[in-house]
Amino acid sequence: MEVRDLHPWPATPEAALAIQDRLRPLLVLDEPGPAEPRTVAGLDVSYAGDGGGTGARLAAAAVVLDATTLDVLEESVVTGTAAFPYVPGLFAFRELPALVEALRGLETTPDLLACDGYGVAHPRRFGLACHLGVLTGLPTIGVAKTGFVGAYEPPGARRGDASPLTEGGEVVGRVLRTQDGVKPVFVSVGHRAGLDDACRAVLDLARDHRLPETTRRADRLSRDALTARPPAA
DNA sequence: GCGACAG
DNA sequence: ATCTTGTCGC
Repeated sequence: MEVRDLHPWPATPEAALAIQDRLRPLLVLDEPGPAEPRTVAGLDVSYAGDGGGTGARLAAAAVVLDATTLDVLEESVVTGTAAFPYVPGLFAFRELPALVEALRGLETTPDLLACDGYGVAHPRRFGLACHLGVLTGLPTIGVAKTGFVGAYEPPGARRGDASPLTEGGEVVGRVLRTQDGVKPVFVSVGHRAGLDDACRAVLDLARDHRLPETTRRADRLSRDALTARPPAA
């Protein structure tokens, strides 16, 4: 699929912040849906060694699933290095170049992109899912495994139970229980998506497990790619 | 000032 | 994210 060229990559947190400020106005947050995506791509990155610095070896994967059957339709994986150190709030700058490369390797243009992390539930309302939405123009959502920003009440114990994730009086996402009795996941919209449809999609994708099948597939693919032959002269 | 802090 | 043993459950 096509992905817009990346802006010059920031070398400092200050430069990264400036880019988020510049791109945020391009976000489209008044669209509902996608109501019935036929294809959904899951994105994830795995690392080797070095935990949080720049230059760590990594593998980024994009896996397209049939949203109804959860069958894998297409896979794309690339290896590379971390483009930025891990800084909460600037997480996207670490993985975006590799993820974009993985997306460009897809023949398919998915109806929805499911990212590992947050969308607007972010200190400056511009998490990874938002950034990827602006770069691709596609509807994106963020699904995170742990909390980051916002307050919430624990959702009910059954699959489908949810409670709002709020910050400063506004709802920035939803804490969603995807299976009975498991820890909930944190869903937030990224670009051109509505929270209700986002949660519907996550619930459909998390039919058999706590995490969406998209995330699980991308995680496995990226991890396997890293385990395989490291270099490739 | 002191924690907390997506992956 | 990744480093790690054993252990409980389907």
